[in-house]
Amino acid sequence: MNSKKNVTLKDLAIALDLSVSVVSRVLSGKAREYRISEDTEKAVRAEAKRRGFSVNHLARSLRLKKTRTVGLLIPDISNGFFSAIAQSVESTARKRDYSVILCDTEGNEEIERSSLEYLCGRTVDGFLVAPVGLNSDHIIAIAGKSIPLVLLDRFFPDTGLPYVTSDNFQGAYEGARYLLENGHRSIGFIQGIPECQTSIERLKGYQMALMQFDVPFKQSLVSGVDFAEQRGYDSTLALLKRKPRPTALFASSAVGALGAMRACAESKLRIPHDISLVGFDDYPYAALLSPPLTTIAQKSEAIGRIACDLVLDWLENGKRPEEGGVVLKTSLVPRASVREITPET
Amino acid sequence: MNSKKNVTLKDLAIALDLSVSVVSRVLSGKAREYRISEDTEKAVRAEAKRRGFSVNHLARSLRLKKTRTVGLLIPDISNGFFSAIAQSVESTARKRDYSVILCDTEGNEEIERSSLEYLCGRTVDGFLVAPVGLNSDHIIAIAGKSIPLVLLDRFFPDTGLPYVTSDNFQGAYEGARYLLENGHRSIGFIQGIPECQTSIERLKGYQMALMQFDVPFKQSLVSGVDFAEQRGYDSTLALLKRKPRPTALFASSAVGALGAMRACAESKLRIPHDISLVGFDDYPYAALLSPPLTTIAQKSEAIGRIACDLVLDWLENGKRPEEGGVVLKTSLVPRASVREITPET
DNA sequence: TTGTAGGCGTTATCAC
DNA sequence: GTGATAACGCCTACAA
Repeated sequence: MNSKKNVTLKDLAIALDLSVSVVSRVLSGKAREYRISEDTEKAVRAEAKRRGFSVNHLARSLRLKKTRTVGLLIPDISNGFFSAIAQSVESTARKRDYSVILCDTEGNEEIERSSLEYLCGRTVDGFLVAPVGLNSDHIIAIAGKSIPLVLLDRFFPDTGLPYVTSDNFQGAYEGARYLLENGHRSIGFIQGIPECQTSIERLKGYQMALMQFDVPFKQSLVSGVDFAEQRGYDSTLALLKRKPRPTALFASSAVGALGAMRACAESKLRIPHDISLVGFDDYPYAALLSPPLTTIAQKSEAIGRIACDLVLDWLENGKRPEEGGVVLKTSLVPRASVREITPET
Repeated sequence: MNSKKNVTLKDLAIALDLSVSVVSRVLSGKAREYRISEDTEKAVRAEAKRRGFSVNHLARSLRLKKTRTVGLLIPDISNGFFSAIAQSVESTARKRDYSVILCDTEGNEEIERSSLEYLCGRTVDGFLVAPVGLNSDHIIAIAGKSIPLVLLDRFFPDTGLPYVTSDNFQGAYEGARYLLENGHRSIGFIQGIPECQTSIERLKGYQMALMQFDVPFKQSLVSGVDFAEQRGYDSTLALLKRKPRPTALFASSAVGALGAMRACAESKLRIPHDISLVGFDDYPYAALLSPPLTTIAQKSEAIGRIACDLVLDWLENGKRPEEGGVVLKTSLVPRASVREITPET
C-alpha cells in the first residue's frame, strides 16, 4: 500500500512555486477577497485535486480556536429515545457543517464529569448534554468557561442553563387523566430517577390529574428509582403486591413500560384485562406489542434538532438563547393497553 | 460569568517561573523519565490543579500526529442493532482512552463518502465503518492512506479489508431450518439490500436449508430492496398476494420483521395462526411483541467491542489484523411466532 | 535536573 | 496579486 502522508498546503505551494498564503486563500474560498488571478486559482485547485489535498482541521482549529465540533453527552445511546435524539443532533449538525463527538455516559455521573472535562481539552465549540442526574456543578463549570451548552431532556431549573425538553407535566397529566377517564382510581406510578426534573414534572402531572378527579394521592403507589428496564420490572412487581392491586399502571418511561409488561406477563396478569398500562415515549414497535401500548409520545427528533440549532446559533452569533427553555408538547397515542372499568369508590 | 481562557502550559510555566518543557514533562507523566525533582513536580501539579489546567488535545495531536480518536460510521443510529454496536464501540474506546466521532450516514453512500473524507481531514487515528452498501472504492482509498480501518456488519469479501460480523449464513440457515422443521415449505424471504454481503449470506443460508429439505428455491418468494421497516411492510404485502400464500415469512432484519408484523396485522392475518414469522436480531421487546417473536440473535455488543479492539490494537501496534475477519455465531431464540403445521407436498 | 529552539499545518497581518 | 512572518499550544532533540 502506498502510505503517502497527507498533502499539506506547503507541498502544494512548492509544487506550484507559489507561497503557502496564496494556496491557503484559494483553498479556503478567499480567492475573490484577495483578488487572486484566475489562472493561479485554477492551478491551485487543480493541483489540490490531483494530489487529493484535504485541510488539516487540527491545525486550522488550533489557529482559529474553533473546531466546528460539538460534544454530545447521552446517558444511554442504546435507548431508543436517546438514539433518536442523537440521530437528529448529528444530522442537524452535519447540515451546518459541524461534527459530533458522542459520549455515552452510561448513566454514570463520574463518566459524565470526566467526559465533559475531556471534551473541554478537545476544545469542542459547544455542548449538548442530556444530564445523568441531579448534580449540575460540573455542568455549570462549563458555562462558566463561556462555552455554549444546551441541556436535553433533563434539566436544572434554577441554574439558568438553557434546555430543550418535553412538557413532561402535561404528558403525565394527560396519561393519568386518560386512565382516570377510563374509570381507574388506583394507578401505580412507575417513576424514573426521583430527583431528576423530568421525573418530578411527570409526578406532578400525575398528581394534578388525580386532584382533578378528587382521587387522593398515595405515596405508596409510587415506585421506582431509575429509568432502566429492570427497574420498571422490579417496581411493577412491588406495586402488584399491593392489596388491593392497582387497576392501572403508568410507566414514566418506555423501557420502564417494557419492564412493567414483562412483570405483568410473569405474574400472569393480562393487559388490559387484569391491569391497564400507559407508557412514556412512543416507538415503532409500540403498536405491535402485546397488547399495543398506549403511550405518551415525545418529539425526540425535534428535541435533538432544536437543541442542536440552539447551541450552533449561540456559538455562531455569540447570542445566548433567552432564559427558560424550549418545552415541546407531548401527545397521547391511545392503543389497546387500557381498559375501561367502572370506578370503585 | 468569568470567561477565563483555557490555561496553557506556558501560563503555568510563567507562574511557576519554570520552562514550558518541565511543565509539559510533568503533566504528561514523564517526570520520572526526565528525573524532575519532587519539589518541582509537586509544585507543577498543584498549580495545574489550582488553575484547572487541561491539555489542549488539538495542539498535542497536531504535534504528535495522533488524535486518540476513531471515526464511527453507521447507516442508522436509531436502529437498535447499530445503536447497540455504537454503545459498545464507545465504551471500549473510552476504556482505552480514545474517543469516538459519530457519523450517521443515513444509508446514503454520498454521505458516507464525504464523512470519510471529512474525518480524514480531522486526522482520526482509525475508522470503524458499517458500510452503507456495495461500493467500496472510497473505503479502500482510506486503507491506501494506511489508516487502520475495520468494517462492521457488512463487508467486502474481495478487498482484504478486515471485518467483524455475524455468521449470517448460519443464522439464516438455522432460521429457515427451524421453519422447515415446523413443517413449512413455502417460506417468503424478506431481504435487505440484495447486493450487500450480509443479505447475500443470509439468502444463501436460507437456500441451503431449503436444499436440505428438498424444497426447490423459488425466486418469487424473495422480496425486498433494503433494511427499512417500510420495505419489510411492502415486501410482506407483495408476498401475501402470492397464491398460494406462503405459510411462513423469514425477515432478514429486525425492522423488516416489524414491518412484516404490521403488514400481517393490516391484512388481518394472525401470527402464527395464519402465518409464521422469524426475524433477524433480538431485542428487549421481542419477547413482548404480539406474538413474542422468534428471532436470530446477533451478538451486537461483541461486534462493536471486538471491532473497536481490532482497530485500536492495529493502530497502536502497527500490526494489521490477520486476513479474513471475525465471524460471530448467531443464536436462534424460539418464541411464539412460529406454528407447527403439516407440510403439504 | 532544567532550559532552548524548532516545528506540527493553518491563517491573519502586514508588507511589497 | 502575492509573499514573508508570526502565532495557535504542545512536544522533543539537543544543550547546559
